[in-house]
Amino acid sequence: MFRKSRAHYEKRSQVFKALAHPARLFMVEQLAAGEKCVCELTAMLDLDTSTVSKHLSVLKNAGVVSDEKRGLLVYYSIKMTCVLGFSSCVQKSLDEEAREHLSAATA
Amino acid sequence: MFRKSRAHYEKRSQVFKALAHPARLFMVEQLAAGEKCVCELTAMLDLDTSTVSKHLSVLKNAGVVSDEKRGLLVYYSIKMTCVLGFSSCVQKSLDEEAREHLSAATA
DNA sequence: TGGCTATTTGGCTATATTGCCAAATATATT
DNA sequence: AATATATTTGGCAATATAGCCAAATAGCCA
Repeated sequence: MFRKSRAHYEKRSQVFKALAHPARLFMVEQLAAGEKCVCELTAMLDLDTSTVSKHLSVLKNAGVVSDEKRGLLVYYSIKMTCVLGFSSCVQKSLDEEAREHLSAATA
Repeated sequence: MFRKSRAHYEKRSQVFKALAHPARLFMVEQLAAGEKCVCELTAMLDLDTSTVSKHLSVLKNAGVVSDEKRGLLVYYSIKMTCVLGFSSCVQKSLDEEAREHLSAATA
């Protein structure tokens, strides 16, 4: 049942793996507002440029973002636009859970 | 900018990390059809029971599923229902990308 | 209680990921 | 061509993850 379609799940899980890091999630949300170069993202992230570059290539390989070189700069932008909804959905669920814990504690 | 809200991103990325494994993604999709016990999921997955149990606890800690013990069995079910939409969105994007590659090759 | 079944936990090894530094590459400018 | 800047790549050490087995735990039934 799982064996047969494993490759399918493998590929889809790639996308989640790409989002499964705080810095990458942050970058995706920043890119939601529009394309940014590596240097801009690096400035926001307090990480080495090489680290940021590698994170971006993970997102790119998963198909989440795309890149375009213009002059010296490489601009990244969201390609898989539907992932933008994920984070808010997750946030909503986490908030809900937090509220439940709170009311359970107060009760 | 990122430093301040790092904890937030950390928590949200937990959820994606939970989905970032083929077996766990598979389980989530199976649970979409209704609750299942560990033994049912194990039967589908060709993995050791202990491995399946650990995968489920990852999903549970991330808030994606919840569990309920009834007699000897522990039934897991989807808690963060909105994640069910993720997979289809991702699939659609991947299909689109595949189509593009195909037409690019044919052109 | 003792035995049976389902699940979880501990512990181990193999593998993957993260982040830095240094070096390579690419493009623009002088 | 030489220099400067932006980005990527290679390589390393530290840490995290995945899988199995064995052992512990929990609930049922005789």
